[in-house]
Amino acid sequence: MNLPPQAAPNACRVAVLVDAPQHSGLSTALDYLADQPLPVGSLVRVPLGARELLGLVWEGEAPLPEPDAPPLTLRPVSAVLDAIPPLGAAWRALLVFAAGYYQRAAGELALSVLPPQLREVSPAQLQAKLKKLHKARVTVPTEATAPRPELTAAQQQALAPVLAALQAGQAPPPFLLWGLTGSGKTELYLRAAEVALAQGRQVLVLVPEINLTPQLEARFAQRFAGVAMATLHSALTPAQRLQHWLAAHLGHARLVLGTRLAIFASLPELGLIVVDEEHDPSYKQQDGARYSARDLAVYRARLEQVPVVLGSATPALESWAHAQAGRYQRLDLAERMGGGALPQVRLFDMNRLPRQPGVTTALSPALVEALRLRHARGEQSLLFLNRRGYAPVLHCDQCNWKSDCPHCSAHQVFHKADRTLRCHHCGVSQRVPRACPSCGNADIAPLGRGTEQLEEQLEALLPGARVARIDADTTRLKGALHAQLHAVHEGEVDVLVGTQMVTKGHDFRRITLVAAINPDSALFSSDFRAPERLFSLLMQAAGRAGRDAAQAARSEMWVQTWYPAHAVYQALRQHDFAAFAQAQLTEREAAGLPPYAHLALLRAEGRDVAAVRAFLLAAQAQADALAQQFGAEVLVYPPVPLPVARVANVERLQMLMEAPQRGALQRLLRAWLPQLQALKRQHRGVLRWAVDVDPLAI
DNA sequence: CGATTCAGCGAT
DNA sequence: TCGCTGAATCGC
Repeated sequence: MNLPPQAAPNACRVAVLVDAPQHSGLSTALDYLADQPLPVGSLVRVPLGARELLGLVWEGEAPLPEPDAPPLTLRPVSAVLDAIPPLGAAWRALLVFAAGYYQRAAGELALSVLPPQLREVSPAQLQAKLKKLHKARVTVPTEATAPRPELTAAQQQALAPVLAALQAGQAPPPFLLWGLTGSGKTELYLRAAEVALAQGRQVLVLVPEINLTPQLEARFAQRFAGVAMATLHSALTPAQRLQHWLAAHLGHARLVLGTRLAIFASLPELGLIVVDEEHDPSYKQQDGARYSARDLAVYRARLEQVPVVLGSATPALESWAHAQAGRYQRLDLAERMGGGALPQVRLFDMNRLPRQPGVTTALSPALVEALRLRHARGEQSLLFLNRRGYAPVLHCDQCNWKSDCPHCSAHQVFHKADRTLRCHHCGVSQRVPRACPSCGNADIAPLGRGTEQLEEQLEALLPGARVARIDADTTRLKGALHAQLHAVHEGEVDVLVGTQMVTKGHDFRRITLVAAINPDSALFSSDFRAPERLFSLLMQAAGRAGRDAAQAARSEMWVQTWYPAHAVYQALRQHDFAAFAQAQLTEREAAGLPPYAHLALLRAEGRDVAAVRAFLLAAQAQADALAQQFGAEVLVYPPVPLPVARVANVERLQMLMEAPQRGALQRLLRAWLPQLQALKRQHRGVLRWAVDVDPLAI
């Protein structure tokens, strides 16, 4: 070891991961001096340049003798956060895998999944937090545990293999719990959790959205009175997030509930992982390290030899294919609790409406009539339109001006409530012009419709009905969503209008009619996953109706469409996910798409399209050369602009890589990324680039 | 990433 | 000649 002469005689060298992106050239651990050996996984504070930052002690490389090199003067570790135990081997293994698989520096990933506040605390502050945590620990609520409902025969059958796996204490294949909305999946999660908790293990439950944590939290809290729970999601305050993370890490919290970032929670006694709504796209992180929390859950479960349950009414086709191949074990919950039927799906053919030039309504007369009928009967209806605002664009029919965003290749959306034009991509907002900015025509008109307009039309068409709207605009304020959902539950709303926000998980008891107003646009998306997503969205929306068994029989789901014969709608009409999945998988196999091929994207951004394209073309040449060199079957497609090519005056292009084998793609990426870093330096116009492994949309 | 350094042109 | 601004470079 080359130690500076003034070093203490027993000083030793420790490798430390710090937060530095891979293109910084500091992608591996840095070496520091410590007074004594520090256990791997310890959190430390280290100096780097003029800063002091949080670091994670890592497996050090063998010390190099470097006989002739000038003696490397290592800087000492500034502080050791030894009040908390080091991060465990399983957690570190998960991190190593994720960093390698998603092509990020381990330090960057580690620091991005640890609670942000850890970066700022001194050992003394951490000590204080721990004291507070220990105090809070004795005040776990201890109301009586809610009685467990009897399991149906189907539930018992589905649960048995999970319980067997928990008892056996070894790694079973992942379970894919395929259960309709309202079929009692949550009860199975509760039963499995009960067993794991009784075994003295920790349980991790992932949900796709923050909005869904409170209700699930309430369900678990009711059942497991006296069991310490912690939630982990990005809406927590920094202090809360650190407290909850610490509670999990110290083993105080036995039940951890959270969104995708919770997959990286430190859980020293993990015994079970549940991923609810496993098909949900929110499980894929969309910036920074683009990991899939669902896929990492499967990896982590295998690593730690614990069962993992993936639950969904419409599983991701990847998961479905795994189950068919026998790699996952499928558990079916085919019937709704209490014998409730799924709503009858009615496809309303918009072509049958008489064409009235100039007059457009999103609402067919038949639908309005159906809404009127529900209202008269005192039942609730839900209208689903996946587009917020009043109209997606303003238009001048004299000069053909459109409300284009000056900074993005997208239209500015007309919001009538506050008379603004807003770009949903870059966020710019301006007042609605009184006349056409291009030709002065005073008669500029909204084109198409969003939820605001739908709400307005419903109020006009259904006098006396109480119409409410739930979308990102009406729920901006904290607690607003909860208050609005409460109003629906209390029967203060007759017709609810909403974006996909309302289709997820909320248990509306009195809704007997769900209508999708204009879902067709998803059919023509260039994204190969669009049909899968649409099916799942509509199935989920359908699941909002008839959750009360007494009303289930007369519950309906309406789909207004110009393409009633489309396979997605036909499968939906039959409630036949299995047939739909099979058809989609057949198409995917023929087209060489996931799960039959593995994809990665290289995205690049810059002010100038040509510069970005030149970079990607040079990158393509590099990749092709590497593929040749490895003899790897990796196909690199030419760069193309993203569907929204320009956002906030930045041009965005991407390039697709496709390989029949995961390993081939991984090897190529590993060899390629360092070359790309060098390449970027030669291409000045490129602001940023990033690799997305297993992208959701291409 | 963020702190520091250095090149380049504009004002005094 | 001083001085501000943006690109390049380093950091164990």
